[in-house]
Amino acid sequence: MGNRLHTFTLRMNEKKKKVSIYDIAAVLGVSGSTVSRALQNHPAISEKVREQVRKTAREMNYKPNALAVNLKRGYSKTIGVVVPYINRNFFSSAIEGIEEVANRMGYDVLICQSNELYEKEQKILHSLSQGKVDGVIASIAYGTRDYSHYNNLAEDRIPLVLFDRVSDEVKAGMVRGNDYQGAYRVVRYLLSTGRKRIFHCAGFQHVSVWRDRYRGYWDALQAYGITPEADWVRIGGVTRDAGVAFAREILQGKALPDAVFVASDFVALGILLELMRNGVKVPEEVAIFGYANESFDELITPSLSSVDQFSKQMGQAAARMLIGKLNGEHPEDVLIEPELILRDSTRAQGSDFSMNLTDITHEGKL
Amino acid sequence: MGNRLHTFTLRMNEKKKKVSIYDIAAVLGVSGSTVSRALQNHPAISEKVREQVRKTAREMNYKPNALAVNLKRGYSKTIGVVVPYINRNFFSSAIEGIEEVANRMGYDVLICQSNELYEKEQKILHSLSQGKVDGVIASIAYGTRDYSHYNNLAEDRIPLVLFDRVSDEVKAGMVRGNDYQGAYRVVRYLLSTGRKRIFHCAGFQHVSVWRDRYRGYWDALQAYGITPEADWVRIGGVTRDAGVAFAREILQGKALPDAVFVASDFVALGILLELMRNGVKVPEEVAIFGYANESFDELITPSLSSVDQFSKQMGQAAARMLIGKLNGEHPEDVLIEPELILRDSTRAQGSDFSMNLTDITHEGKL
DNA sequence: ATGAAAGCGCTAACAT
DNA sequence: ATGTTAGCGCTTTCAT
Repeated sequence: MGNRLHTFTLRMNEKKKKVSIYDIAAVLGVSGSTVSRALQNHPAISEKVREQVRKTAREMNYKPNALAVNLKRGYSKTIGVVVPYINRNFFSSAIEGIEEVANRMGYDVLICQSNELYEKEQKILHSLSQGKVDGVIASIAYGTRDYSHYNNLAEDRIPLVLFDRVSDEVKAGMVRGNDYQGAYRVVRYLLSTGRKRIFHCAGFQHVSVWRDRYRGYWDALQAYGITPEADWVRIGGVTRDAGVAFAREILQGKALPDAVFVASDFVALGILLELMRNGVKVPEEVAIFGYANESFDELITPSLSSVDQFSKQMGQAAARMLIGKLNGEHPEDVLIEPELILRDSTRAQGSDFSMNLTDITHEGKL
Repeated sequence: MGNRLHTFTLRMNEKKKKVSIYDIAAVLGVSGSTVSRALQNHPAISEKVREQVRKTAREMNYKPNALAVNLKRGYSKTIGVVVPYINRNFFSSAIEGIEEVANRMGYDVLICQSNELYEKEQKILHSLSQGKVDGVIASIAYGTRDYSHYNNLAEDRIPLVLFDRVSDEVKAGMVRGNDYQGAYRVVRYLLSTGRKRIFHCAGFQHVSVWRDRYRGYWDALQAYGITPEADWVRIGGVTRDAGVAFAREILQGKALPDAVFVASDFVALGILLELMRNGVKVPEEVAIFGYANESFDELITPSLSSVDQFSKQMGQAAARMLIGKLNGEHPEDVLIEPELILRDSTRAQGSDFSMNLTDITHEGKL
């Protein structure tokens, strides 16, 4: 038997083919199914054979071919994750949460980034739906306005969970932050510090989260008797450069705002730096409130107030939901309440004015 | 024929199985191989049949099963990428470079993070080597001290390219930054601004890049006649918290350094903030130089001088190298020269002292 | 130009 | 307790 293994080794050195269960079977003089069973700890295999097989497999450096196993089984125990960018704190934390839950439940995670591009997102979903994953967790690229590639997943029996960037046009499980509430409370807080002329820099309005933040902003102002003028609101991209452009527009307006509520931290960063570069004092003249609690928020001067969305929890919830669906359950959608993180960019000035807001605390969280 | 498609559709609604080439073949009354060929634009298939097949495939929402295709073909046109963390600028940029080249060459990219953990890295490589990828690009976790999981890839005929965090114990293609030179030039620059008592906070010395940076630091000082004292050098983790701990040690030493060369930006961040929190002026009293040019470097106050490693290019080079190997070539290792980015944390004081260094420019890059 | 059949590596129902 | 066999969905050689 050792002899047969030796012969096999010699052959390998010439032909360089990968080791299969049949190679092990041949060495041991048993059938392929016996090897297959032994490797899976099938109860019907005798202790002795099981050990022999495992030992030989190890010696021959056998590795099961996942493609063959999955093809045969009809599932891959793999979850596909599609996000716009992996290097944004929000998304990488969400991925962390997804991996944590998925790995615990025996699933692998396949990470893909769309770069906010509709075409790349399409290609990714197409590729994933060729049997590579059992289900998909995604956050929609803002370049996407047609959602058929998402809805097509259903035809391939691939369950889908959307998080953060969701859409009503897609039939899927959803894990969302309460962006409406987050925005509403930001504006209410700014009002409570005496700022009334509050601008809003929004993201594109076909994207759920940016639409909700805009609505929250609007309703909060209305609730306090203020109707935003036309030039208080700007809509655009969610990059630092877009923020710089917003700031320039603001500087050219008739009067500076008391505060700017920005739908994205990256945009807020651009605005903050560009305003300051032009001599505007933050927060003395203009307060700035961002969204997403990116890691740079606390590092810049002044530090940037923002809204924490608990992205890791969102990821965990999304993974739990998807696995639930894979198990034939019908999990309910999840809505996660955000938390305001107060920093220097919205420090109150003189505080000669204060509304009666029950939920303001003094540890920097609201 | 439309009739047969109709019948098929009805059946689908009950049984919900995925569409295979044989379903198309049945509808059209041709053989499976004809469908397969038509879909691949095989020249021997008549124009008419080809069009019919493609049309029906589209109507039936046919998607090839990648598992079956890859199993049959013996390769997957997929590259596995293993990095410690995806949310570090250095790694996400490298991934960007890898994806760019890989996609252009028709490869998919499968992204995995080891979280710097040996065990997770092992599991990932094990999983990838089960036929999921044709080759692997990796940057070694610092929790890893045994490299057999990397060397095992060769037995499965999976080519490997390491970038940044490499090891001589692994037989693989390598794309490295010239960390020795980078460190050497950082120290030379600090010396040129009159700083002589230069400390070094290093990463663990079993990791190539941190060892090289230490050597460059040491040799540069020696070359200028300075021998670091024992307490000038500290070795530890590469997190912000580790930096805070380093700073506390430094504060408790007999005398402050003139400058600290830190092997990682995250550590440098911790040091900088903790020193300043304790009233030490940066750069007036202590200059700080980091490594990796993370995106927060320019956002903090004072902005952090650092070394740009051109990580995107590293990624591109790694991808090109791996694909070369997959094509049976034997690409040479790549060494990329880094660039010093001078910012406020090393601003020269009074400049009463200046060495004759030819490579210092004044645009902030060295 | 098209079809029949073998086989990629594995699992599992069905023998024995 | 173990072996035989039939696929999973696809590609490809060899016939025709």
